[in-house]
Amino acid sequence: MGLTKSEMFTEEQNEISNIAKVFGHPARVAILQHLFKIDTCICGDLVNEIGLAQPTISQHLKELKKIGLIKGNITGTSVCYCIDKANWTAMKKTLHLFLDQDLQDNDICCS
Amino acid sequence: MGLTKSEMFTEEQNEISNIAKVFGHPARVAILQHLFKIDTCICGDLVNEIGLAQPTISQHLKELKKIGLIKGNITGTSVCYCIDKANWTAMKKTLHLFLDQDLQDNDICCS
DNA sequence: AACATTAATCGTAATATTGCAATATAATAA
DNA sequence: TTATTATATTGCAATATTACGATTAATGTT
Repeated sequence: MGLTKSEMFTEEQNEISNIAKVFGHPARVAILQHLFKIDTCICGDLVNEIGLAQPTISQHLKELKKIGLIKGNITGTSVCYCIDKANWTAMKKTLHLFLDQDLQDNDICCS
Repeated sequence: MGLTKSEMFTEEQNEISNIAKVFGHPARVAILQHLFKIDTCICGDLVNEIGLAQPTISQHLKELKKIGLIKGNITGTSVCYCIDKANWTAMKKTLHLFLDQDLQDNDICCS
């Protein structure tokens, strides 16, 4: 069916997968890396930077904005985007909790 | 179209998004958390643990195995799965590089 | 006002993902 | 050999995602 019943899973599991889903497209990774690199806000040059059409970039930006990782300010006819630092830090904390679980060494069958 | 041309992006961007895509489903997050929790290898009880049908779980395990995060050993009629520690560590390194980028404070428009 | 610029939204086609019933495969037990 | 048990694979339907042309909305410029 393709229907994921979110109530089947814990809030943490849904949160992690929702974050990961946003990182699950190279264009969005590229957008975020660019926002980090230029160290300041960015307007429409993402369309030139990444080789995708303007509506596509706009759609990816919407996804990133929806989950709160970026925010945008309107300045004239263009919109400046940047990383939402507080939310980025919070997101990192959630992911680290999952990624940095202890790796015990008591393999029984997978040695 | 839905076609992502991977050659449009850097190897790093594709690697990050491929890893993230695997975490982008709560069932796979749940499987990994369970593998961590029981601290040892696991066989078929995932189907009972998570509320999905056996073929569905098997499919998710295949995704996790494909990217190398888990490995499985056949023991009798059942298969034991566990985290591939080396690959998990390598994956973490890749993600940390991306997640832990410096957050400068020179916002111009997004203050 | 008329035009230009920039970004968002709509509509739609192509593709990918998810879930499961049915079936296949493999190992063991009787 | 014939069940039995456990997992994988196949096939398919439902849904989600991605990409982009066309259009719209908002602002700025002349």
